[in-house]
Amino acid sequence: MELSKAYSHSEVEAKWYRHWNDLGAFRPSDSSASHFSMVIPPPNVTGSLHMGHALNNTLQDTLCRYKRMDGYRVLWVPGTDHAGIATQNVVERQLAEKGLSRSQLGREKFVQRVWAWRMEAGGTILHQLKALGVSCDWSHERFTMDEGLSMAVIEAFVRLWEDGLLYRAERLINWCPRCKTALADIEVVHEEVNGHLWHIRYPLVDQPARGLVVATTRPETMLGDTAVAVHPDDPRYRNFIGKKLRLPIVEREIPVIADTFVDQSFGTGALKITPAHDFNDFEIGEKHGLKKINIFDAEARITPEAFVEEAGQEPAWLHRYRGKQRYEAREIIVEELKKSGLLEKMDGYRHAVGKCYRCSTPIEPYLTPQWFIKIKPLAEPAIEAVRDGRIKVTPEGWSNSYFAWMENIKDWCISRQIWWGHQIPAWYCKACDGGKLLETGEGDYMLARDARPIVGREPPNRCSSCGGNSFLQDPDVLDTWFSSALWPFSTLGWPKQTEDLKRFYPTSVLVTGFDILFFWVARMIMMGLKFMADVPFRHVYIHALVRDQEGQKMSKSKGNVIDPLEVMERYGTDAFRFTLAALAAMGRDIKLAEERIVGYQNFVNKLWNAARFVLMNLSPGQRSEQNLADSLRGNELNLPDQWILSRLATTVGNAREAIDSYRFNEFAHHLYQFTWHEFCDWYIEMSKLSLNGTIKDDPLKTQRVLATVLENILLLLHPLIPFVTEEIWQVLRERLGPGKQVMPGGIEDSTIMLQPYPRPRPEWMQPEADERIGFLMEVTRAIRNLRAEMNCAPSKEVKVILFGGEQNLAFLRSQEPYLRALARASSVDYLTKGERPRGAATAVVGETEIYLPLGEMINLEEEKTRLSRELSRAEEELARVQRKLGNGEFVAKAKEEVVRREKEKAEEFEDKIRTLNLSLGRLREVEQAGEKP
RNA sequence: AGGCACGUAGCUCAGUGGGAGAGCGCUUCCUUGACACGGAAGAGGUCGGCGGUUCAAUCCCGCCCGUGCCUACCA
Repeated sequence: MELSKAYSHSEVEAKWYRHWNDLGAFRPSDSSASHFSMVIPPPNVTGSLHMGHALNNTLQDTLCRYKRMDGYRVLWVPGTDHAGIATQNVVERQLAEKGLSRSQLGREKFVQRVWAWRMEAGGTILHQLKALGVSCDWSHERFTMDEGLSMAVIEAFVRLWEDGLLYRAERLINWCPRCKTALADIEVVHEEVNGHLWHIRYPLVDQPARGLVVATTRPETMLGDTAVAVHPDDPRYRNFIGKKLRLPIVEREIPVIADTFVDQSFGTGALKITPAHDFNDFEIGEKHGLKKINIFDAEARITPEAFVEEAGQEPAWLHRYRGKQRYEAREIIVEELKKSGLLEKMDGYRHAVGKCYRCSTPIEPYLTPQWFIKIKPLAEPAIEAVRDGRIKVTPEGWSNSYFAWMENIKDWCISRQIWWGHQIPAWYCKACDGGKLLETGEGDYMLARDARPIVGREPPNRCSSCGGNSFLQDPDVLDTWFSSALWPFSTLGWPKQTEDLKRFYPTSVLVTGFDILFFWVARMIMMGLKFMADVPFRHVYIHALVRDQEGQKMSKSKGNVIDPLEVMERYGTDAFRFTLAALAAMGRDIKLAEERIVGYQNFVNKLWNAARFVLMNLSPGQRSEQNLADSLRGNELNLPDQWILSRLATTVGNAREAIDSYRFNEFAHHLYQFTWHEFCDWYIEMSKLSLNGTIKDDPLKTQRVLATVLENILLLLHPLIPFVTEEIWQVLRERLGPGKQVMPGGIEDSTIMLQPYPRPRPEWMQPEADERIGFLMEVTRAIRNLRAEMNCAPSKEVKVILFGGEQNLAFLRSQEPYLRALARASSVDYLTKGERPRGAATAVVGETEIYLPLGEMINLEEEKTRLSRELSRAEEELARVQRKLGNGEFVAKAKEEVVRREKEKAEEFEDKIRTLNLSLGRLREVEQAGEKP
């Protein structure tokens, strides 16, 4: 098989993904080796692949592939969650297009409809993940609404109930009037908006001419006001405490109460209290025994019930408000207050408004019976698990956010008034509680707060109080995050004690973004400890968010979204994955610009071409490692061979260290650097001399070194760029012949995926070779530099004259063919003493002086300028070093090694200055003599 | 309001208590038998500002300015 001149990803990726899948390479091996397991953060079943998923899964896949190659028994569980509200919204929108609503369909038919949608369209994102190359075990794919996982949800719910950690209560909760459901506190996103602060006068009942002025951002809620609070120490209002006010419009008499919660300096210092529609007011109301008047229905429209109940009949003013949306009602109220002269003023005011995280509708605090988890008893052990290191969070800084949140955690509202999800396993006796049923909309109902739930794994047979046998299931479903919290063990079979569960729980690591630290990570830890009595994962690696190149969060509305699928199509999945990993520095967001991807596409191509070079120079039948071992024994390796193997050994160590500590960017960087700037730039160039017979060397040995290093590069890079490495490896393997079969008849030898990951080879480390080649490279660069400065065409060969110490010169002489080839020198002279050439371009490397007698090509003025610049640089450096060395305290207190280095530096710079001065002197002589150099 | 990050080359970002780095971009030169998705060389930085600790600070500490994020009940 021949490789084409440029790498073409489009022909390669699908082929190898299928190959891996067909081989069963994604499944855990049968070995008894150590286990490594991960669960995927389940993407939303309605979702499609975005940059966040791409990053998240690239990192996970890199880890999995690395661990698998490194001999672990790897399980990576894929799947999706049912995304209750989001999915229900999607299907409701589809129904709406046909003019249908879910209440028209009824609960059962609607849920069937959602299942149909899920079967048809719900798996998109998993297919997209395959394009990314993820090596999940698809035979383990799970969905939070699967039978097994649903059983886990019921089991968890019932156990929490039995342990007294669940309760049902009427509380003020966050209500989305569009989704018509309760939300948990963290499902509310706070957004700054430009609003107003209205100042409204509430007259005293006794003296209507006097009154209190309250300040509010939500005048419409005044319909539900049951008090006005002032600070007990506020001298302005002390006399009002205990007096009655007449609430405008409603005419309700409400008391002025004293509470230290009130901030005297804010607004007017008088706070209207609406216990049924504001969280603070609710608490104050509880404290002072105030009535809670609910003025809204489930869609946040003004509803008459409370007013009718209060007045015994519908009050006259109500018709103007009845059925009006909150913001319409606000306008009417403001208008009405203006007319009656009670609106004192209206200021512009910027404040935060809570919105639904699914649909951005402003949240309404709403008084309804809901299910809550008593969270403190669960949070405490979960805090402890992170504090005592049973769970390690990387980067560590996130553990502070975790502690802060967990320590102030509030009970978790887990009931949702939607239909798509796990219906709560609680029933109510129709005989006892049938009268407590409240219709809340077509097909929707709610049970009053004092209804008595019977919780169980199965519907009850008989009511324990009345003996009745007719029951009604609680209509609510559970928060999707409730089932997600069980994911690390429900996917492994819990509550059944399966083999998977025994083997793979706790999972090794969880890789996720910080945005779901509270939604998910914290809750998994709590549930894992509760039900499995062990942490759900040993490590949490938290990665950044992907933003656009301006650092903005990508969003459809901003139009700055980069579609990962398009990127993969255009630049190749490998280039894309490499880019994400290379940018994934810890604790920093990723600003993704397409140029970066192009850069790494070039890297993939560079690797491809390096492979082409190795392959086109490879005689068949070499099994690289084995024969290389022979070469090493035979001491046949020349200096560049030793050097590249030494660098390889170092790189293996660096790469492993980086990935073992989740430093993906360093992992990528080390491999990039070694592949391109050591292997390609230097070793391949040097190897050409052996291959083409310029130097006397065994070309077969050089081929083996080339093949060995290439194979190692492929293995090292495979976790990051799986496709191109497989493509090359397959050709290489075909050329080299079969390697050692790990298992006779096993699949290991038919994919790079299952090759052992390179291990550090201390015996390949050659510090001396590193140093020597380093010196050779420096001299080479110096000569190239001179040539470029002198505008000496690369095609033109030049003579090189070296002055220096005997040892260095002897070494350079021994490597002369390389020097000549790399620096394009026609000849090299080695002199330890004597007259330096006049009018030659000069450079200094350590104690070695380099002269290029370029004759006519040298522009005296330019060369003088250049040398002067070099000289002044060297002088500045020397001055700085001498200042240090002249400082007695530095010499006395700094580490010995540091002082020694500074002294060496001083000598080097002195040498350099001396040489440069001599060169400049010679140039001036030439100039004065008017000689042609 | 509190908390946490961040501010380093034109851009995007690594990094470190003792000689400032990468990728891209830019300039000059080069189609040399792996690669022009390439090669060689180069220019470019008071490491946000001001103080402090230290023999030594881009790095540690404090304050300030700027940016971003998270959390929060100031109507």
